[in-house]
Amino acid sequence: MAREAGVSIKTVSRVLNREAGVHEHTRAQVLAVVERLKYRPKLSARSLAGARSFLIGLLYYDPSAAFVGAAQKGAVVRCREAGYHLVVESIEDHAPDIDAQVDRMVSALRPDGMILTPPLCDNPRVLKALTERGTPVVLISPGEHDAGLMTVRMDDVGAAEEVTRLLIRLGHERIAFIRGPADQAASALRQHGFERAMKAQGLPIDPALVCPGDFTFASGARAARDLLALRERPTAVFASNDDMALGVMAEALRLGLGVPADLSIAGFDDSPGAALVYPPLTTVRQPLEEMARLAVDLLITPGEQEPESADRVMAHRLVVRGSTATRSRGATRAQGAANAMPQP
Amino acid sequence: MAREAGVSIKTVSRVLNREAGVHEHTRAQVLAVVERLKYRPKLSARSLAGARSFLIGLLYYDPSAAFVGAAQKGAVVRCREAGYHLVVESIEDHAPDIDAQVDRMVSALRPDGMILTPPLCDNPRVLKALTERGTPVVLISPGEHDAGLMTVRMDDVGAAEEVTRLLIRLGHERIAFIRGPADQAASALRQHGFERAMKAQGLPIDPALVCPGDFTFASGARAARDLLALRERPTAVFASNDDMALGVMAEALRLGLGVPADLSIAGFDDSPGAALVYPPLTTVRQPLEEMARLAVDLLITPGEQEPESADRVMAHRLVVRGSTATRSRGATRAQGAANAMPQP
DNA sequence: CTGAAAGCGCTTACAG
DNA sequence: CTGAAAGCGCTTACAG
Repeated sequence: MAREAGVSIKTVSRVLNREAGVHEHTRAQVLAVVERLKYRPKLSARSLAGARSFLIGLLYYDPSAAFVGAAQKGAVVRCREAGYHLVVESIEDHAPDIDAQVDRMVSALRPDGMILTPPLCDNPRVLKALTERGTPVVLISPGEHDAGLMTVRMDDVGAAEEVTRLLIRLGHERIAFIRGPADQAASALRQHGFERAMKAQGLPIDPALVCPGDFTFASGARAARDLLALRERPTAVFASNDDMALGVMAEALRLGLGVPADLSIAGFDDSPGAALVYPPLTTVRQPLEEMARLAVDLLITPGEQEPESADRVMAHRLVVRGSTATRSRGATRAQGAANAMPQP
Repeated sequence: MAREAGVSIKTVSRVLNREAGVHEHTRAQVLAVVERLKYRPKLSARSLAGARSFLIGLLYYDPSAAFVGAAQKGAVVRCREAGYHLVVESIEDHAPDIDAQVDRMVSALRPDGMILTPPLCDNPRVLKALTERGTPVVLISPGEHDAGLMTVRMDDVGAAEEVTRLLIRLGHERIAFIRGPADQAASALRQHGFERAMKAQGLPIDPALVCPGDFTFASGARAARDLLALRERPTAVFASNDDMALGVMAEALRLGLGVPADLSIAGFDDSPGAALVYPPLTTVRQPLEEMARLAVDLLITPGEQEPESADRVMAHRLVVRGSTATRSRGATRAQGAANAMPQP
């Protein structure tokens, strides 16, 4: 106890919790002793006695690893600053007892709030389990921002439009689009942005150039295989996430096509790999770190004066790199290139 | 309280903690009520009263993101299974007050153990701060396994030898090696493995072919720029991690060289990006998930009968992919290729 | 501005 | 095999 060393009793608590109404002299004295004794209040005791646990949970479903990594980075830093700790939990999106799993976790841990990443933020059972226990929740990039839940997201539609407009500006007209999985909210939003930009520029949307995908490298490669086998090939591909874009690139290079000479490729996310391939990938930088940072803020906001709901939209950024270029003359008709030798 | 519903009092505690000496009948009854009331003991109360916090900390320094991601995956899963929770904390390896930061974190959280990843596991100040507080620690792939600390690692030397032998077997003789940063233990180990394999096969180690690097993409690209400008170029490059290998690949492709036709490239780690590039990267799969899983096990082992020290070596695997191939005839002398057109 | 009491919800010895 | 008591180390009202 810092009490003996100091002079006061649980004024220490007041000082450490930065409560108002402590004499400056006393405060300084207490702080000095705390420093000398390296006294740190125990989280479990504070948590048990008080209303807060100083724990924030980050709930994710693994596959979207790069996405989670970036979000975690932002959340961890903000938690540190605020004297909180970040607890990470992974959970299978399709587990039959997913609500029980969530409930078990939350009721034992009693975090002051939970941050949900896609696709969990669109899972009604997870949401229900959480709200039933009264746990504050922030959804990152959810599909629908309903139920008065707090959400933080970016403008997927607008960003997809920007990517598409970039390709059009580079002279591309036959632009393929690779979709994300149907159960992920971002998929529809990004496709919408693509279509809107195409229509706005008066370009037709060829159904043969809109391929299914599931945000994996393999699905991108598969889509590329189909697209590049078409009689009239696209000159540009907009994959709605980076992993798929990398799949397209790998497949194109494997077939001996030049990127971006014969095919421009754009992705979405600015995942770690995007800058590590050759040519580096044109993509959209999701402000994931900032989003997670804000999510923590919304959860630990001292007063409860914060409206139980909020919908913050963070700024994204188009990152133009080497995988996109102006359409080369007659590229559309250069069917033979697929069989060309990769080396002279 | 499940007490009213059941019949007993804090026998509930015994049942929930799986202590021996409870009548089968009572146990079943308690369990039933627990299930019905969805009763979950509060972590903070258990932690305050008992000796365990059910919290495991994962301490990392960000840059090694892929490494951390894999380790975290394994740790999170094992924690769940065991009813523990994983708290993640990032910390700057070169912060002047790093020990104070660690101390602050640990003394508030009181985790039952901490898992340290490189390079933190080789930071004496971090180690000292932790052991002073009496926090059990497991080091993942540390440089020196001293001080009776528990360690989990792989055979870096052996794995690097395997990679080198693979390249030699493919007919390569002029093999370049790109080192990791000096303060990271794995750097020296991997270089040692490379040199040992070269010597074992009676191949000379040309100092001009051993380049500095710091485990980043940029340093790999830089090394490649130097290597490919040599009069007598290497026909294969062994970069001691994947990020650098990807840098080498990007630079080689940029110069119009064929990979693996003109240059074979191998990495180390099997990071997420390794399989997403074209050609996919030959590398070594670090058993990070299993290592982290075991680290958690060592930390939560119920009895204290576990020796305070342990040094477990996990099996790795050489992953041969498309970036390595047999040396093409006369590749060493094909200096002109760098200026060749990438496309016919 | 500061202190004494009660209590958060469990586990740890200790009795029966 | 099971219970009653004490206490873990803080915070929350409540007095002064």
